[in-house]
Amino acid sequence: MSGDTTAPAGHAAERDGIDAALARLREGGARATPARRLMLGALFSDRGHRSAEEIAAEVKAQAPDVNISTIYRNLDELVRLGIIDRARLGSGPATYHLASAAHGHLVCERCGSVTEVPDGLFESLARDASARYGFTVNPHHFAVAGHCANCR
Amino acid sequence: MSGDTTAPAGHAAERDGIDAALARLREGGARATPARRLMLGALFSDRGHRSAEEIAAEVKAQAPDVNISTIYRNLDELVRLGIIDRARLGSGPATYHLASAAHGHLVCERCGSVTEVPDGLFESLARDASARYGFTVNPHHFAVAGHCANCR
DNA sequence: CTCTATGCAAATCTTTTGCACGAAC
DNA sequence: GTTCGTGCAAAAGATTTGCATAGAG
Repeated sequence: MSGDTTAPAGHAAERDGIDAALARLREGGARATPARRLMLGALFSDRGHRSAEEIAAEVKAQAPDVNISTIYRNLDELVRLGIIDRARLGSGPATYHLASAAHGHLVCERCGSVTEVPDGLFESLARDASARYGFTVNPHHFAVAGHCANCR
Repeated sequence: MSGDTTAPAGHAAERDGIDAALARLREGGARATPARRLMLGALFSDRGHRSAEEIAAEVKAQAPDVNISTIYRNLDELVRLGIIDRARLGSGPATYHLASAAHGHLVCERCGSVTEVPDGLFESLARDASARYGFTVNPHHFAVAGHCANCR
Protein backbone atom coordinates (compact mmCIF):
# COMPACT_ATOMS: atom_id res chain seq x y z
CA MET A 1 0.00 0.00 0.00
CA SER A 2 1.25 3.42 -0.76
CA GLY A 3 0.17 6.95 -0.49
CA ASP A 4 3.30 7.06 -2.49
CA THR A 5 2.96 9.48 -5.34
CA THR A 6 6.21 9.50 -7.23
CA ALA A 7 8.77 6.76 -6.79
CA PRO A 8 8.42 4.09 -9.48
CA ALA A 9 9.51 1.44 -7.07
CA GLY A 10 10.59 1.30 -3.49
CA HIS A 11 9.42 -0.82 -0.65
CA ALA A 12 8.57 0.58 2.73
CA ALA A 13 11.62 -1.00 4.33
CA GLU A 14 13.81 0.66 1.76
CA ARG A 15 12.15 3.97 2.51
CA ASP A 16 12.79 3.54 6.18
CA GLY A 17 16.43 2.85 5.62
CA ILE A 18 16.82 5.90 3.44
CA ASP A 19 14.99 8.09 5.92
CA ALA A 20 17.10 6.81 8.77
CA ALA A 21 20.25 7.50 6.78
CA LEU A 22 19.07 11.01 5.97
CA ALA A 23 18.36 11.56 9.64
CA ARG A 24 21.88 10.51 10.49
CA LEU A 25 23.20 12.92 7.90
CA ARG A 26 21.21 15.74 9.48
CA GLU A 27 22.50 14.87 12.90
CA GLY A 28 25.99 15.23 11.57
CA GLY A 29 25.22 18.73 10.32
CA ALA A 30 24.94 17.65 6.71
CA ARG A 31 22.07 18.49 4.38
CA ALA A 32 19.50 16.33 2.65
CA THR A 33 20.08 16.99 -1.03
CA PRO A 34 18.55 15.32 -4.09
CA ALA A 35 21.87 13.79 -5.02
CA ARG A 36 22.15 12.19 -1.61
CA ARG A 37 18.61 10.88 -1.71
CA LEU A 38 19.25 9.30 -5.08
CA MET A 39 22.49 7.76 -3.95
CA LEU A 40 20.86 6.29 -0.89
CA GLY A 41 18.04 5.03 -3.06
CA ALA A 42 20.56 3.24 -5.26
CA LEU A 43 22.46 1.84 -2.32
CA PHE A 44 19.36 0.60 -0.53
CA SER A 45 17.80 -0.92 -3.63
CA ASP A 46 20.34 -3.69 -3.81
CA ARG A 47 22.81 -5.03 -1.34
CA GLY A 48 25.57 -5.99 -3.73
CA HIS A 49 28.89 -4.20 -4.03
CA ARG A 50 29.06 -1.40 -6.52
CA SER A 51 31.78 0.91 -7.68
CA ALA A 52 31.46 4.69 -7.61
CA GLU A 53 30.94 4.65 -11.38
CA GLU A 54 28.12 2.14 -11.14
CA ILE A 55 26.40 4.13 -8.45
CA ALA A 56 26.86 7.24 -10.56
CA ALA A 57 25.19 5.51 -13.50
CA GLU A 58 22.16 4.65 -11.40
CA VAL A 59 21.90 8.15 -10.03
CA LYS A 60 22.33 9.72 -13.45
CA ALA A 61 19.44 7.68 -14.78
CA GLN A 62 17.25 9.94 -12.67
CA ALA A 63 19.36 13.07 -12.53
CA PRO A 64 21.83 13.23 -15.42
CA ASP A 65 23.56 16.32 -14.07
CA VAL A 66 24.92 14.70 -10.94
CA ASN A 67 28.66 14.66 -11.29
CA ILE A 68 31.00 11.81 -10.40
CA SER A 69 32.88 14.06 -8.00
CA THR A 70 29.69 14.56 -6.03
CA ILE A 71 29.30 10.81 -5.88
CA TYR A 72 32.80 10.39 -4.50
CA ARG A 73 32.36 13.18 -1.98
CA ASN A 74 29.13 11.73 -0.72
CA LEU A 75 30.44 8.19 -0.61
CA ASP A 76 33.23 9.42 1.63
CA GLU A 77 30.70 11.10 3.86
CA LEU A 78 28.51 8.02 4.06
CA VAL A 79 31.49 5.86 4.89
CA ARG A 80 32.54 8.33 7.59
CA LEU A 81 29.05 8.14 9.09
CA GLY A 82 29.14 4.37 9.03
CA ILE A 83 26.13 4.08 6.75
CA ILE A 84 28.06 2.25 4.07
CA ASP A 85 31.36 0.39 3.90
CA ARG A 86 34.12 0.60 1.34
CA ALA A 87 35.89 -2.56 0.25
CA ARG A 88 38.93 -2.74 -1.99
CA LEU A 89 38.69 -6.16 -3.55
CA GLY A 90 40.86 -7.46 -6.34
CA SER A 91 42.44 -4.71 -8.39
CA GLY A 92 39.57 -2.71 -9.82
CA PRO A 93 37.92 0.31 -8.25
CA ALA A 94 36.77 0.31 -4.63
CA THR A 95 33.26 -1.03 -4.05
CA TYR A 96 30.62 0.17 -1.63
CA HIS A 97 27.74 -1.51 0.10
CA LEU A 98 25.32 -0.92 2.95
CA ALA A 99 26.91 -1.37 6.34
CA SER A 100 23.82 -3.33 7.33
CA ALA A 101 24.57 -5.88 4.65
CA ALA A 102 26.92 -7.61 7.03
CA HIS A 103 29.25 -10.06 5.41
CA GLY A 104 32.84 -10.88 4.73
CA HIS A 105 34.43 -11.45 1.35
CA LEU A 106 36.43 -14.44 0.24
CA VAL A 107 38.31 -13.22 -2.80
CA CYS A 108 39.70 -15.83 -5.17
CA GLU A 109 43.19 -14.93 -6.30
CA ARG A 110 42.94 -16.97 -9.45
CA CYS A 111 39.54 -16.22 -10.95
CA GLY A 112 38.73 -13.07 -9.01
CA SER A 113 35.35 -14.31 -7.84
CA VAL A 114 34.03 -12.96 -4.58
CA THR A 115 32.20 -15.30 -2.23
CA GLU A 116 30.13 -13.53 0.36
CA VAL A 117 29.88 -15.18 3.71
CA PRO A 118 27.90 -14.37 6.84
CA ASP A 119 29.71 -12.58 9.62
CA GLY A 120 29.27 -15.58 11.89
CA LEU A 121 32.25 -17.07 10.14
CA PHE A 122 34.43 -14.31 11.54
CA GLU A 123 33.09 -14.40 15.04
CA SER A 124 35.96 -16.20 16.68
CA LEU A 125 38.46 -14.08 14.83
CA ALA A 126 36.69 -10.96 16.04
CA ARG A 127 36.73 -12.23 19.59
CA ASP A 128 40.43 -13.02 19.52
CA ALA A 129 41.35 -9.72 17.90
CA SER A 130 39.51 -7.93 20.66
CA ALA A 131 40.88 -10.02 23.50
CA ARG A 132 44.45 -10.12 22.33
CA TYR A 133 44.92 -6.82 20.54
CA GLY A 134 42.15 -4.58 21.81
CA PHE A 135 41.07 -4.33 18.20
CA THR A 136 37.37 -4.07 17.46
CA VAL A 137 36.64 -5.74 14.16
CA ASN A 138 34.09 -4.16 11.89
CA PRO A 139 31.98 -7.15 10.93
CA HIS A 140 30.91 -5.48 7.72
CA HIS A 141 34.26 -5.00 6.14
CA PHE A 142 36.34 -7.99 5.57
CA ALA A 143 38.45 -9.33 2.76
CA VAL A 144 40.33 -12.59 2.80
CA ALA A 145 42.29 -13.91 -0.16
CA GLY A 146 42.71 -17.51 -1.24
CA HIS A 147 41.40 -19.93 -3.82
CA CYS A 148 37.75 -20.74 -4.38
CA ALA A 149 36.30 -24.22 -4.71
CA ASN A 150 36.39 -24.05 -8.53
CA CYS A 151 40.00 -23.02 -8.80
CA ARG A 152 41.46 -25.44 -6.32
CA MET B 1 75.83 -7.00 16.84
CA SER B 2 79.35 -6.99 15.57
CA GLY B 3 78.97 -9.38 12.69
CA ASP B 4 76.84 -6.82 11.00
CA THR B 5 78.28 -5.22 7.92
CA THR B 6 76.97 -2.26 6.02
CA ALA B 7 77.73 -3.86 2.71
CA PRO B 8 74.86 -4.08 0.24
CA ALA B 9 75.00 -7.84 0.34
CA GLY B 10 73.20 -8.40 3.66
CA HIS B 11 72.92 -11.48 5.87
CA ALA B 12 73.28 -15.08 4.85
CA ALA B 13 69.64 -15.89 5.58
CA GLU B 14 68.66 -13.04 3.32
CA ARG B 15 70.92 -14.41 0.63
CA ASP B 16 69.34 -17.80 0.90
CA GLY B 17 65.90 -16.34 0.51
CA ILE B 18 66.94 -14.38 -2.53
CA ASP B 19 68.62 -17.39 -4.10
CA ALA B 20 65.60 -19.56 -3.46
CA ALA B 21 63.38 -16.95 -5.04
CA LEU B 22 65.63 -16.70 -8.07
CA ALA B 23 65.56 -20.47 -8.37
CA ARG B 24 61.78 -20.37 -8.39
CA LEU B 25 61.88 -17.75 -11.09
CA ARG B 26 64.11 -19.95 -13.20
CA GLU B 27 61.85 -22.92 -12.71
CA GLY B 28 59.03 -20.83 -14.08
CA GLY B 29 61.03 -20.10 -17.22
CA ALA B 30 61.90 -16.57 -16.13
CA ARG B 31 65.36 -15.03 -16.13
CA ALA B 32 67.58 -13.77 -13.36
CA THR B 33 68.11 -10.12 -14.17
CA PRO B 34 69.83 -7.40 -12.14
CA ALA B 35 66.54 -5.59 -11.61
CA ARG B 36 65.00 -8.73 -10.16
CA ARG B 37 67.94 -9.35 -7.87
CA LEU B 38 67.73 -5.83 -6.54
CA MET B 39 64.00 -6.04 -6.00
CA LEU B 40 64.35 -9.27 -4.11
CA GLY B 41 67.16 -7.74 -2.09
CA ALA B 42 64.87 -4.89 -1.11
CA LEU B 43 61.98 -7.19 -0.31
CA PHE B 44 64.05 -9.57 1.76
CA SER B 45 65.84 -6.83 3.68
CA ASP B 46 62.76 -5.86 5.62
CA ARG B 47 59.48 -7.57 6.18
CA GLY B 48 57.28 -4.51 6.33
CA HIS B 49 54.75 -3.56 3.65
CA ARG B 50 56.01 -1.32 0.92
CA SER B 51 54.43 0.31 -2.08
CA ALA B 52 55.75 -0.10 -5.60
CA GLU B 53 57.16 3.42 -5.41
CA GLU B 54 59.02 2.68 -2.20
CA ILE B 55 60.50 -0.48 -3.62
CA ALA B 56 61.46 1.45 -6.73
CA ALA B 57 63.26 4.02 -4.60
CA GLU B 58 65.30 1.32 -2.90
CA VAL B 59 66.17 -0.32 -6.19
CA LYS B 60 67.06 3.00 -7.80
CA ALA B 61 69.49 3.73 -5.00
CA GLN B 62 71.64 1.01 -6.56
CA ALA B 63 70.53 1.17 -10.16
CA PRO B 64 68.99 4.54 -11.02
CA ASP B 65 67.92 3.43 -14.47
CA VAL B 66 65.43 0.82 -13.34
CA ASN B 67 62.03 2.05 -14.37
CA ILE B 68 58.86 1.96 -12.31
CA SER B 69 57.14 -0.07 -15.01
CA THR B 70 59.74 -2.78 -14.56
CA ILE B 71 59.03 -2.73 -10.85
CA TYR B 72 55.33 -3.22 -11.47
CA ARG B 73 55.87 -5.96 -14.00
CA ASN B 74 58.16 -7.86 -11.69
CA LEU B 75 55.95 -7.38 -8.68
CA ASP B 76 53.14 -8.98 -10.65
CA GLU B 77 55.40 -11.87 -11.53
CA LEU B 78 56.52 -12.37 -7.95
CA VAL B 79 52.94 -12.30 -6.75
CA ARG B 80 52.00 -14.83 -9.39
CA LEU B 81 54.79 -17.12 -8.23
CA GLY B 82 53.66 -16.76 -4.63
CA ILE B 83 56.94 -15.25 -3.49
CA ILE B 84 55.33 -12.05 -2.30
CA ASP B 85 51.79 -10.96 -1.48
CA ARG B 86 49.93 -7.85 -2.47
CA ALA B 87 47.67 -6.14 0.05
CA ARG B 88 45.37 -3.25 -0.68
CA LEU B 89 45.01 -1.60 2.68
CA GLY B 90 43.36 1.73 3.34
CA SER B 91 43.20 3.92 0.27
CA GLY B 92 46.77 4.49 -0.84
CA PRO B 93 48.74 2.39 -3.29
CA ALA B 94 48.91 -1.40 -2.94
CA THR B 95 51.61 -2.71 -0.64
CA TYR B 96 53.78 -5.78 -1.04
CA HIS B 97 55.55 -8.04 1.42
CA LEU B 98 57.25 -11.41 1.52
CA ALA B 99 54.81 -14.29 1.47
CA SER B 100 56.89 -15.89 4.20
CA ALA B 101 56.11 -12.97 6.47
CA ALA B 102 52.86 -14.66 7.34
CA HIS B 103 50.43 -12.37 9.05
CA GLY B 104 47.07 -10.75 8.83
CA HIS B 105 46.39 -7.05 8.96
CA LEU B 106 44.05 -5.30 11.33
CA VAL B 107 43.48 -1.94 9.71
CA CYS B 108 42.13 0.85 11.91
CA GLU B 109 39.45 2.84 10.11
CA ARG B 110 40.02 5.90 12.21
CA CYS B 111 43.77 6.37 12.46
CA GLY B 112 44.84 4.13 9.60
CA SER B 113 47.29 2.15 11.70
CA VAL B 114 47.99 -1.42 10.68
CA THR B 115 48.38 -4.05 13.38
CA GLU B 116 50.05 -7.20 12.19
CA VAL B 117 48.89 -10.41 13.74
CA PRO B 118 50.11 -13.99 13.44
CA ASP B 119 48.16 -16.30 11.20
CA GLY B 120 47.15 -18.44 14.15
CA LEU B 121 44.54 -15.83 14.89
CA PHE B 122 42.42 -16.83 11.98
CA GLU B 123 43.03 -20.52 11.92
CA SER B 124 39.43 -21.31 12.74
CA LEU B 125 38.26 -18.94 10.05
CA ALA B 126 40.42 -20.75 7.52
CA ARG B 127 39.02 -24.07 8.65
CA ASP B 128 35.44 -22.91 8.38
CA ALA B 129 35.94 -21.30 5.01
CA SER B 130 37.37 -24.54 3.72
CA ALA B 131 34.73 -26.79 5.28
CA ARG B 132 31.73 -24.66 4.42
CA TYR B 133 32.70 -22.98 1.18
CA GLY B 134 35.53 -25.05 -0.22
CA PHE B 135 37.57 -21.89 -0.07
CA THR B 136 41.26 -22.20 0.74
CA VAL B 137 42.39 -19.11 2.59
CA ASN B 138 45.81 -17.73 1.81
CA PRO B 139 47.21 -17.25 5.30
CA HIS B 140 49.52 -14.51 4.10
CA HIS B 141 46.97 -12.17 2.74
CA PHE B 142 44.32 -10.99 4.96
CA ALA B 143 42.89 -7.57 5.85
CA VAL B 144 40.28 -6.82 8.44
CA ALA B 145 38.91 -3.38 9.22
CA GLY B 146 37.83 -2.04 12.58
CA HIS B 147 39.11 0.21 15.35
CA CYS B 148 42.41 -0.20 17.13
CA ALA B 149 42.90 -0.10 20.88
CA ASN B 150 43.91 3.57 20.80
CA CYS B 151 40.91 4.77 18.84
CA ARG B 152 38.26 2.90 20.75
C1' DC C 1 20.86 35.28 4.53
C1' DT C 2 24.52 31.95 5.59
C1' DC C 3 26.89 28.16 4.81
C1' DT C 4 27.03 23.66 2.62
C1' DA C 5 26.79 20.94 -1.65
C1' DT C 6 27.38 20.72 -6.44
C1' DG C 7 29.02 21.05 -11.31
C1' DC C 8 32.75 21.45 -14.12
C1' DA C 9 37.33 21.12 -15.38
C1' DA C 10 41.73 20.11 -14.39
C1' DA C 11 45.09 17.97 -11.54
C1' DT C 12 46.94 13.90 -9.15
C1' DC C 13 48.14 9.55 -8.25
C1' DT C 14 48.62 4.69 -9.40
C1' DT C 15 49.08 1.27 -12.60
C1' DT C 16 49.26 -0.50 -17.38
C1' DT C 17 50.72 -0.82 -22.19
C1' DG C 18 53.16 -0.38 -26.97
C1' DC C 19 57.29 -0.40 -29.00
C1' DA C 20 62.22 -0.73 -30.09
C1' DC C 21 66.47 -2.06 -28.07
C1' DG C 22 69.52 -4.71 -25.07
C1' DA C 23 70.47 -8.72 -22.29
C1' DA C 24 70.09 -13.72 -20.72
C1' DC C 25 70.36 -18.35 -22.09
C1' DG D 1 70.33 -16.38 -32.50
C1' DT D 2 66.04 -16.47 -30.23
C1' DT D 3 63.26 -15.09 -26.68
C1' DC D 4 62.45 -12.52 -22.67
C1' DG D 5 63.18 -8.21 -19.99
C1' DT D 6 63.66 -3.33 -19.84
C1' DG D 7 63.52 1.77 -20.58
C1' DC D 8 60.83 5.34 -22.13
C1' DA D 9 56.82 7.66 -23.09
C1' DA D 10 52.26 7.84 -23.25
C1' DA D 11 47.70 6.01 -22.00
C1' DA D 12 44.32 4.55 -19.00
C1' DG D 13 41.79 4.35 -14.84
C1' DA D 14 40.35 6.02 -10.29
C1' DT D 15 39.97 9.55 -7.22
C1' DT D 16 40.68 14.31 -5.59
C1' DT D 17 40.63 19.34 -5.62
C1' DG D 18 39.85 24.56 -6.74
C1' DC D 19 36.58 27.62 -7.67
C1' DA D 20 32.26 29.99 -8.73
C1' DT D 21 27.45 29.23 -8.24
C1' DA D 22 23.04 27.00 -6.89
C1' DG D 23 20.44 25.37 -3.17
C1' DA D 24 19.17 23.79 1.78
C1' DG D 25 18.07 25.38 6.30
